[in-house]
Amino acid sequence: MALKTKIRTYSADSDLIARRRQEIAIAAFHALAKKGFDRTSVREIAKACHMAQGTIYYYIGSKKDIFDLLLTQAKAHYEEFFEKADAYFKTLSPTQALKQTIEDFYRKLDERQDFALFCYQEAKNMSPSQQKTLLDWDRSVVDVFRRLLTKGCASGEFVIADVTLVAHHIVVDSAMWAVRRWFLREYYTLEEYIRKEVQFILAAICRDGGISNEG
Amino acid sequence: MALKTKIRTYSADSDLIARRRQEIAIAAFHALAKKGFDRTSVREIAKACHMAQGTIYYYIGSKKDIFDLLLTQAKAHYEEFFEKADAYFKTLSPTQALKQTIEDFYRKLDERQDFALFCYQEAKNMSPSQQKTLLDWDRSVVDVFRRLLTKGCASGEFVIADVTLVAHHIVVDSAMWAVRRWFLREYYTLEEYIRKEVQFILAAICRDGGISNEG
Amino acid sequence: MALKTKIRTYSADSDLIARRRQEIAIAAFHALAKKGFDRTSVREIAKACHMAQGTIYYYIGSKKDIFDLLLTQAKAHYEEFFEKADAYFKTLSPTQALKQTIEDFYRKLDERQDFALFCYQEAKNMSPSQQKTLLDWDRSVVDVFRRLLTKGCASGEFVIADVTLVAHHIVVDSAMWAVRRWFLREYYTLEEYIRKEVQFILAAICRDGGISNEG
Amino acid sequence: MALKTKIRTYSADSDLIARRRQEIAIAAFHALAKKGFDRTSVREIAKACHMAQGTIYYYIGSKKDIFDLLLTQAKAHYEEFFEKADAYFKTLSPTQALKQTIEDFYRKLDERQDFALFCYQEAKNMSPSQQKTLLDWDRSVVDVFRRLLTKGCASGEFVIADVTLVAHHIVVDSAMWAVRRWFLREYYTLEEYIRKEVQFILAAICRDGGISNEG
DNA sequence: CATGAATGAGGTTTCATTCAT
DNA sequence: TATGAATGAAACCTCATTCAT
Repeated sequence: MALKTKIRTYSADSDLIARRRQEIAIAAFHALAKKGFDRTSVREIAKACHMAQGTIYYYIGSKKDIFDLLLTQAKAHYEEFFEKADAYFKTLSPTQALKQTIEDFYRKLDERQDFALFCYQEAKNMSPSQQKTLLDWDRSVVDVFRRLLTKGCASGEFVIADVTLVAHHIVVDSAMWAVRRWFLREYYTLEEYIRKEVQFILAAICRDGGISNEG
Repeated sequence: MALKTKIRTYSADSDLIARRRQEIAIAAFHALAKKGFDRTSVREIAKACHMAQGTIYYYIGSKKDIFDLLLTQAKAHYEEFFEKADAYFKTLSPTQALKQTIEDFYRKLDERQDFALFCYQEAKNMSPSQQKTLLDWDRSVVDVFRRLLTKGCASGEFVIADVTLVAHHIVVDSAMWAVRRWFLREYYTLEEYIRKEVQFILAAICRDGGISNEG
Repeated sequence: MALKTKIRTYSADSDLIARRRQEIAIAAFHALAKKGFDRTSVREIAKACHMAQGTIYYYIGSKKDIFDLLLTQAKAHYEEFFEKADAYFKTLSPTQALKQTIEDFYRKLDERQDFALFCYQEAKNMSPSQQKTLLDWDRSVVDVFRRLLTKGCASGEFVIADVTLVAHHIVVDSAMWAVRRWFLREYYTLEEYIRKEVQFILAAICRDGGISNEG
Repeated sequence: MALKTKIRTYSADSDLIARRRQEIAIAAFHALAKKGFDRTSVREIAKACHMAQGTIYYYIGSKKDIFDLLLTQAKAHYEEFFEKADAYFKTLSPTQALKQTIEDFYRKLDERQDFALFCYQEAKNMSPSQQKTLLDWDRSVVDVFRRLLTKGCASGEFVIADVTLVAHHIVVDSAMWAVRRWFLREYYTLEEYIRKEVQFILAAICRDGGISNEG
């Protein structure tokens, strides 16, 4: 799932480029998250990066390449999640693995909730290849949960009419935490939300309504 | 829930204005949905409205007032839903009312799924008062489901740990139909999706896992 | 030899467009001739046209479309020459026709000598299609002279080893008047230059060295 | 005819500087010829010189000083021509000397035809002192031919109404080989072109129409 | 001597808005 | 009312030049 797009550069020092691009990804997002991509000028982005307007073009070819920097960074952020999810799948019971995986994913997402929101809002403004990157990533996450649910059904722990749909629900509900924070944050902490979400999902898919896993 | 915002206008004939604004709302959205608000010029919007660029300014004070026109129109679209939901609440059993209300809401949303998506993407670009309009509307919808779920819990039909959260889930899952159509449309028709969604929700909240309501 | 390129416009009033473009062609060239295409900003061009920077983009799609306006105008300027050259060819003796055609062409070129020079300098900066327009026009002029020289050879008035080359010489020498004015203008008026040029060419191609045509 | 312009430099080792400047002149022109002076960035020029962007500024004070390097180099290229032309003048008959001098000059120009073209196109972008260098050089060449033609008239071999004008014609026609190569190269080799040019000039200026020199 | 990252002025172009008609 | 030409601010981007290393 590596980003293949080559971004134009004036430098040959790939170490510096990597470092600066990371800096840009962080600082630029800070600026972009506030007003959105189109309403944030390159001048503002550069200022947020403590660079002159021209300097940023040393490391990107055009404004929209910034999307690529952000996506690359995001991918790195979730790498750990995919590894741990795989470990849970192999070592835990489906129910326990599902609980752990949801917890991990929701916490990871919470750490970058602004970015999650940003992607929902800006996907339309991305290039086709950037959109594909996003969709591929999404599919990967859904697949993690689908595999887990399928295993649980096979073992008889879960009873699910449509595994794929439930997997999507789990992912969508994580986005809900970012998209609806205007409401949720008033009433729940992240950990509370996770607990309730796990409860809700298990209630829907466990043979016993998830009762045996409460508490 | 009438729009409080007074849009500047040069016209005195308020009937004509109302009519024209409705026309604009429809045609403008056609143009806006493709590329988003910021990337659609007033020239393009005017052309979609079959108007001269200057003419549109008789009906709006500035480009961002178009959001108001869209929101007004959207509210009108859902008026029927609120009326019928109220009727279901009064005449049907909680389970039946929930099924009917979900069906009605999802269908209504499907008719304006582009607009739902548009709101998710553009909310950040709206004025505070426009955002409030959007949130108020959202709260109203959540409340419809909350009232229903609460009643069902009282009657013993539902067993729900957190009524508000489930209400949000129902609303979010409707948005899922719009936001994830890139995936869902490949596998489901609207009616199939609604059926599975009802099934999923009932499985989570019904004492008997929704079994008595299947089919 | 019509320019086929369609230039983007925001207006539908083709009369106004034609009028404004002609104005732009005249005023823009005034600005462009001084410093060349690349060193004249659109801001300067617009000012020379008594327009705001943005206004000029109502009538052109990009800065380089200005080349097209200039070429169109130049073409119109030489139309009369082609007509008269044709008349000379049909009614006069080759020697007389050649004298008249050279006179007419050199005078026409003199009226637009800045533009001739401009084309020599800017051809490289033009688009391929613009360059083709220029070359096609050049070929047409060469052909006018080639046809005349060929006729003169057939009638025995001229003795020419390579008709095409002489035709090119005649055209190049007209450019010489524009390109070398820093020198020529010091010593010759246009009419003197034309007289001497005719003399020089006739000396090179007439059986009697052009003696019978002197004076 | 040494360059008067003092180019700012940070270096004291004037030998190295001279060497490097020559290298730059060659390599830089390679880059400049393609797109012209204004459309070739210092970055591109430096790359063509296998130098870092900053290094080139040890040898020039600003981008436009590159014109000086090119002019210096070009003058060196033609030095041999001036020497041989002088020898021809002193040892050969005017007609033979003219033939030889034209041949030598056209061949020299052919070797740097891209540069000749470049000068026509970029003269306007040069500084006044650079333009003067160019004009002085041009005048020197014209003078070479003027002296020769004058001698031939005195000896009775040539009959020329205006010696200066014919000298200019000879020079302009050499440029024609560079400027009109899009056409000429299709039909002539350099040597053919030279032969025909000599023939054409002699036909125009020799008492016998150049017949005695053909073959 | 040599490097190349950094700068910011200035280039072209777009676009929301106004206003004479 | 309706029009659409005109405006100029501000957007993205390039590039000659400098300077710390």
